[in-house]
Amino acid sequence: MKLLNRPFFTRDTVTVAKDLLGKIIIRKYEGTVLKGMIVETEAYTSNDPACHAFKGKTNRNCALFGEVGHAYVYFIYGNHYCLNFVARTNDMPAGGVLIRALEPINGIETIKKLRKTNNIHELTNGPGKLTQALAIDRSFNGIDITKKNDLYVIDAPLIPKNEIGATSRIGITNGQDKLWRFIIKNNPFVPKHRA
DNA sequence: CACCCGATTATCT
DNA sequence: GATAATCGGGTGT
Repeated sequence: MKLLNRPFFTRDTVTVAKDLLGKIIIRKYEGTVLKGMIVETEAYTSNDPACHAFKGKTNRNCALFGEVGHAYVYFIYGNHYCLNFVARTNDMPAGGVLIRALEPINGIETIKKLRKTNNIHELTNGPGKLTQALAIDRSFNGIDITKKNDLYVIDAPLIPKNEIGATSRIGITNGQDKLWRFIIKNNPFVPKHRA
């Protein structure tokens, strides 16, 4: 198995968001290996008003301006963490891909305990849910995910273009014209609203 | 230092 | 389907 490398993330943010579909996230947690396939993503770039980095670099979003292939984890709505991967071409100052949903593959019993539910479709079908399912918190902000640490991503075949759906992003007020949310069509773990 | 509001989720009807 | 919960970053006094 091959890890996603630095060049993979050194490309157009929107392209990386599409290509991340179908890839496998590995999380080593207290001796067990949790695995999930990425089934839903969103792209955010620094010239996009919906992006945290749009108004410039701050202490909170500095990971988005750092080296590509690192994680950007932030806290929102008082309750939830969201996981992003930094990705952009060299001429862009900042950009990243929000991971919105996974299909659970390994360690499902552990994930059920972390999520406090047995409903398989409720485990990782939202950005705040999947961070809870993988026990990801602020301490993961800025870590390198191209190395075999507690969190990394391994390669998998590209999803064919005709199996990828593009829609407007969710939960934002600016930039709704851009179709930068990507899903794997017909995957039962993609939330069905706005399919 | 106070105030405002968000890339959401759980729960109850 | 609607609504409350809940924390900290960002902005401005």
